Amino acid sequence: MNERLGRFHRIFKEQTVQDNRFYPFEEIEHKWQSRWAERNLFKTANDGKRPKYYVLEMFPYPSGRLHMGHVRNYTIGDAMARFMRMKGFDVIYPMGFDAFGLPAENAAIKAAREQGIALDPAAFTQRCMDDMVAALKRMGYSYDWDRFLATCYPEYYKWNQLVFLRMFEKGIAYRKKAAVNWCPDCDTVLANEQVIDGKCWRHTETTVEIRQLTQWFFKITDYAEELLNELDNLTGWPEHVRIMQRNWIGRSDGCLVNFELADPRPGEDKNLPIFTTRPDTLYGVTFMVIAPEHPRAFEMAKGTPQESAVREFINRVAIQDRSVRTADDREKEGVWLGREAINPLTGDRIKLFTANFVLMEYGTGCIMAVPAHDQRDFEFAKKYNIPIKIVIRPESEKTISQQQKTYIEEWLRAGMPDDGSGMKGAFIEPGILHNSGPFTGTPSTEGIGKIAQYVADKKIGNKTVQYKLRDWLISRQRYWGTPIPIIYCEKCDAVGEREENLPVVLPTDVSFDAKGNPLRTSKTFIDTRCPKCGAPAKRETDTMDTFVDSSWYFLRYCDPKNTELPFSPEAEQKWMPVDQYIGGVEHAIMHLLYARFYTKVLRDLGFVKCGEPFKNLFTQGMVCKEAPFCPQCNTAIPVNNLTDGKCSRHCCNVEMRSVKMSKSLGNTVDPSALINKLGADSLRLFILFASPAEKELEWSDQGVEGASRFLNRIWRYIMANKEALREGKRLCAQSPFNPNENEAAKKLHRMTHIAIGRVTSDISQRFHFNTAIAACMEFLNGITSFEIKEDEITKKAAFEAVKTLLLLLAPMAPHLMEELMEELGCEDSIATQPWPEFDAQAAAFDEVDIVVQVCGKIKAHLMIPAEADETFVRERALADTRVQQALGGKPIRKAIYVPKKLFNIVV
RNA sequence: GCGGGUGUGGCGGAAUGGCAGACGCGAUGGCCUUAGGAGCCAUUGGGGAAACUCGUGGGGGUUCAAGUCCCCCCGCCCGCACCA
Repeated sequence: MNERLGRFHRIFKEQTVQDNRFYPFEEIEHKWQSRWAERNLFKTANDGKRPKYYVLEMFPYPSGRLHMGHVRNYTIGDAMARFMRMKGFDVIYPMGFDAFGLPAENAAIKAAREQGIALDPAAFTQRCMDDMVAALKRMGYSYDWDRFLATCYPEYYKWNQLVFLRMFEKGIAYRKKAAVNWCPDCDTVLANEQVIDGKCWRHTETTVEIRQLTQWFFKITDYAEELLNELDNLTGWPEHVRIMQRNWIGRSDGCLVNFELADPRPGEDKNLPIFTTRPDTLYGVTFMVIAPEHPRAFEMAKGTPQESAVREFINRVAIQDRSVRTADDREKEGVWLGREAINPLTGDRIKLFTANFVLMEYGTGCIMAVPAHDQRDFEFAKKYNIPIKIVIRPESEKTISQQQKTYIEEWLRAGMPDDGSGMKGAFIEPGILHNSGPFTGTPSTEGIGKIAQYVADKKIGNKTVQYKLRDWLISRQRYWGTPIPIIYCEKCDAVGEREENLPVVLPTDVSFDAKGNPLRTSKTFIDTRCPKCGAPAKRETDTMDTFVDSSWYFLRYCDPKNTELPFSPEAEQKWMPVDQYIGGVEHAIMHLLYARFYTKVLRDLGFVKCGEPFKNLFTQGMVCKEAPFCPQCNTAIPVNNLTDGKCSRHCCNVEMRSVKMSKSLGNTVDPSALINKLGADSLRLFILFASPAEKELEWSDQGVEGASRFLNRIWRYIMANKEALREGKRLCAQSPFNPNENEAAKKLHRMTHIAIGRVTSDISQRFHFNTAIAACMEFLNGITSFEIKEDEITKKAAFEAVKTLLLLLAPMAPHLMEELMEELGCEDSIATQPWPEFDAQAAAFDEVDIVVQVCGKIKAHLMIPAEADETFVRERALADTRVQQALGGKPIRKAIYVPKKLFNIVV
């Protein structure tokens, strides 16, 4: 009985679902995706008559599955591309894959080690790409698939190699010895992102070492100044991204000063150059510090009683992982080298230390230390009993900040003794120079320039600029990347491969079973001949960082099939720069900085004209969903780390918090399941509606259903009124629609233009699809409450409104809008139709609602003709009984009239 | 520590200095139904019977008028972090 009832319900439900709830999205979406493909509708138009517009999304790594973050990114881009096409631009909107990288190689290693089978990263990657392309197509994105590229194809990475060779010739690509992360178990270098808490990602017990290795670098520091300066012109970029880049480049103006080693040994270099931004404190230098990994640190200590202490210290500290060494609670420690130096301005002898807080990579790897006026130096001096020497005194108590005061209160009370006694911290603020030879009495802010000049005049230093930015290490001891086209010859050293021999193709005869770089196991790859002298030689087995691949793919899209050049100058000049780049803020520094750098290099090599690749940048927010959050771990935790609903580690209660969707937390939602359930249009619409595009998006299953309901309401309305609407279309074709013939039609016409105005400005000025969709929802409510009668005028009005609604929603929910447009009897694809023109007059109200306030409190609403003047409004307002009551006969002191909005009476 | 962002109903979020809470979700009541996880209608910030009143993280200020502008403080999020 129950079973029969259940079956009955099911059958019935299916029917009603079809009739009532869901429009046939599957059928419709499939139909239009096929049509777009058949007609190659989104092939980049290039008649040259219309302005170009380049929409680009950050291309994905082919993981094989599309996740919600992709969907959000690409839905924003697609809506923009479709909108701009309708606005009359020649839109170029390409897609491809950032296809080199570790996961494919790791899959091959895993297959080889665990199952003993061979897995080809190329085939593996290709399968993943095929799956993702299918998923992208199911979302209905309007890419020009003819421009598809994948960075792992030799026809793409060939150009990485060509550009590398040209950079090599100009010295922009070079080799140097550098400190890198090294895993002794893997027998290879690791990328920074592969080091987790100082351990290897593959061997969680293995501490990563720092090793000195010879690696390939790109000389991005040569471009530091330009990369910094041009940021000011990138007004189409979010301010916070520009700030991040500025900080990353980290320009600081200062001066190089040469200190000299006291009692130099025969043949020993006595120069000890330092960099400082505070030449005004030079008279206060009481010691110096050299970085432990500085090659001279141990050299100088040799033969002194300190030698063994220094050796012990360097061995311990120089090997430490950077994350350990620079942890925020890291105490400063160091050791005297047993040597002294001379302060060039005072002639004082000062001790020379090595210490963990001085970095080899910045400045000269050696510093002057002024404990009185630098907090770090102060801490170190206190710990090791080094003298403090005051050379700046505060101008007056008033000029000292509250924070600074807490450190130096006692010192001030003691009358500012020169040895800094009483100081709890350094005095780092501006003041008056003290004990500074001829500069005593000068304001320290002026002293900076004056002493720098003095030092320069005495030829012991000069003004310079330092950057935090370091050269880009591009070597990777990995298989799945672009081979670096270099050949090592015993006689000729590192020689570039001949350009006509490019690409240097990745060999397939490699073993993923062995340790180290699989490329080294190839029997065909390594041995070759020197391009210069013809002697037997060996190929470089390092591959390029995959950020190289993604530093110019937007240029290749302009001319993706070119076999002679990476891209033709004509194509580059036609399409570049990218007008709208869209992606996640996680790429704010690395990718965006590298791409800017690479573009400038290509310009200097004569490949491109443009110097900045991305005119406008939009960073979309993350997609978030609730996950258990442990207050003690202070982080979200995966569901399977819960025991009886409590955090397994702390046994404490968890709260639910919205955090970024991630596979590891298990709070993801699979887009393809949603496409199956509600269709791509519903998913697209929800993701655009749920929040402004730049902000975080809180996932809501009910929200998607809401979006789906809205689309269904449009569909049902049009299906129910199809004949009348088609009739309206015919009538409009016969004679123009004049909304003024009928009050209701005029109202609907006004709503139509209000919607056009709102949607257009929301999309084009602010990327606020959420409010654009809200406007469409309101518009639909207006349409459904409009009564279509048997007369011509209401049918025309309804048709105009409905057609406009479809056009406005076409960028966001394209499949259904296409279908419904066809149902109305329109033959052209909606994607090629012009965006509706906004008519401000039609959108204007004849009568407006004026709020009447007495002392800022609302007392009445008045419907007033829009063109009414203040006198008229005042008269009507004062005639209102509630207003009179509120005034209570008191004299009017003032009245403010905001046309068409408000009238405020002050008594 | 430094830099940036952010804080508005039960929830996501709207508001060129001018009616706070558009639009949606959820909830409540009703209609339609053999049925409802469909659809339609209505209500939905708090307090109050009502007139009214209180409400945009907290405290001051400017203004006829402040979520919005200025000053101080607090919470959360994201970068960077011994950069000499």
